[in-house]
Amino acid sequence: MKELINYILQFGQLDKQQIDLVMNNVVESSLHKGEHFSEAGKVPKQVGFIVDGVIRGYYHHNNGEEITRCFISENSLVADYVNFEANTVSAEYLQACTDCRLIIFPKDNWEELSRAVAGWDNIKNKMVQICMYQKSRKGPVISQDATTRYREFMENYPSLINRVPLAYIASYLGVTQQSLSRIRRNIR
Amino acid sequence: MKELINYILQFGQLDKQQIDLVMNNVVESSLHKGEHFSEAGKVPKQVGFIVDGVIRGYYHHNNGEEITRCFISENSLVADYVNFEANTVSAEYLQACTDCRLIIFPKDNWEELSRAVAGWDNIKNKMVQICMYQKSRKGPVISQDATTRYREFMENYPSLINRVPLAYIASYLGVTQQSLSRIRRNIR
DNA sequence: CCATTTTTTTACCAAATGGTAAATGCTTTC
DNA sequence: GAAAGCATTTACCATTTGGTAAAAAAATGG
Repeated sequence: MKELINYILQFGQLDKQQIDLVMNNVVESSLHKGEHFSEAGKVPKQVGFIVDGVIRGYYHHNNGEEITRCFISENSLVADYVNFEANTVSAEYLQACTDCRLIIFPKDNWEELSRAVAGWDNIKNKMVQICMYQKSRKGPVISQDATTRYREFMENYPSLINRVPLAYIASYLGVTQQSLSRIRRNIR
Repeated sequence: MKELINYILQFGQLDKQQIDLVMNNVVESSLHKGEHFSEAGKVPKQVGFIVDGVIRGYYHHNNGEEITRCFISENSLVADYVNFEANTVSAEYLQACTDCRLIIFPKDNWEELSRAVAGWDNIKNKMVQICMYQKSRKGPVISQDATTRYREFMENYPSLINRVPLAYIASYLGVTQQSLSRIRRNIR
C-alpha cells in the first residue's frame, strides 16, 4: 500500500483521514503471467495500480495477429480509462506479461472517492492524464530497420529487456522473434 | 462558409443570430502546397476548418528524418489542440500537402465564442474530440510488409491516393518512395 | 532432481526492401 | 511553348527480414 500512497501524494495533498478513505476503497490483488487485467469486447470495471510487474496492451489485427501496443510497469496506473469512464466496450487487452501485484479500484469505489475525498478529482485527473500519456507514447518508428527499433527500445525501456518475454517485445517492434533473436546476437 | 455552418450544426443547434456571431469570429484563409498551418517549436494560435485540401501532421525524428503521422482532409478541424489550449509549444508540424482553403478561428475569437454563444462549449467539445480522434487514428501496422500497409492505406483513405504526393504517403507508410513506386507497379 | 513445457537461439533459403543513380513524366511559370 | 523545377518510375545490387524447421537453453511443476 505504501507504494500507492506515495504515488498518489505526488499529485496532491491528502490528510491521514483522507488517505484512510482511499485505502478503504481499494483491494489488493495479483495476476499470474498471461492472465488478463481487462479484455477486448468487455466493459472495463476497474482501475489498477501496478505494485510490481509489467502489463502489456495488445489487440488483434484483421488477420488475427496479436499487435502489442504498449508496456506499463510498476508505479503506474493501468486502465482502459476512456471505456472505463464511458461504460463502453474495450477494443484492447491488458495482459500481465510477468506475474503482477496490483491494487485495484473497483468502479463503484473509484466514483465514491470523488464524493468522499475533497481534492480527489484533481489528483485523479492528473493521474489519469499520465496513465493515458504513457499508453499513447510514441511507438517504434516504422521507417527504421528492426535493429534500430530494438536499439531505441533498449534506450526507452531499459528495465524491460530482461523481464518481458522476447515474443512480446518482438510483437511490439513488429518483427518475428527469430529475427529479433538474430538482431540481439549481431548487436554484441 | 456554408461548409463550416453545416459542419457545426451536426453537433448542436444554433439560431441565426448565434450563427452570425460565429461567422463574425472567423477569417477565410488559404495555404499553398508546402506551407505550414502550425509548426513545431511554436505555440499554436489558431484552430482551422479545412474547406478544401489535405493537411498532414509530421515531426522530425532524431536522425532528422521526417515522419508523417496523419492526414486530415476537408470538412475537419485541424489544430494541435492540446498545445493550443495549454499555450505550450508544439512538437509537430501541420503542413498543407495540397493547396488548401481554410476557415480560421484565431485564439481570441475561439475563446470569445465560449462567452458569447450559449451552447458553444458543448458543440466545441464534440468537434475537438472528433479532431483529436482523427489524429490518433491507428497508423499502419508495423509488422506487416509494405505492400499490405499500402493496401490497407488505400482502403482507409481511398480519397487521398490521387491527391497527396507519393513521398508523403511513403513517409506515412515507412518506406522509401522508390519502394512504394515499385509496390504500386506490382499490385496491378 | 527429473520430466515437461516454454522460451530463445540457430540455420538455411526465398522474398522484400533500401541505397544509389538515372530516366521519364508532369506542372508551373514566364 | 520552352525551360525549370517537382514528382514518379526504373534498374541494379547489397542487405535485411520472413518462413520453416529444428536444436539448445531455461523455467516450471511435480
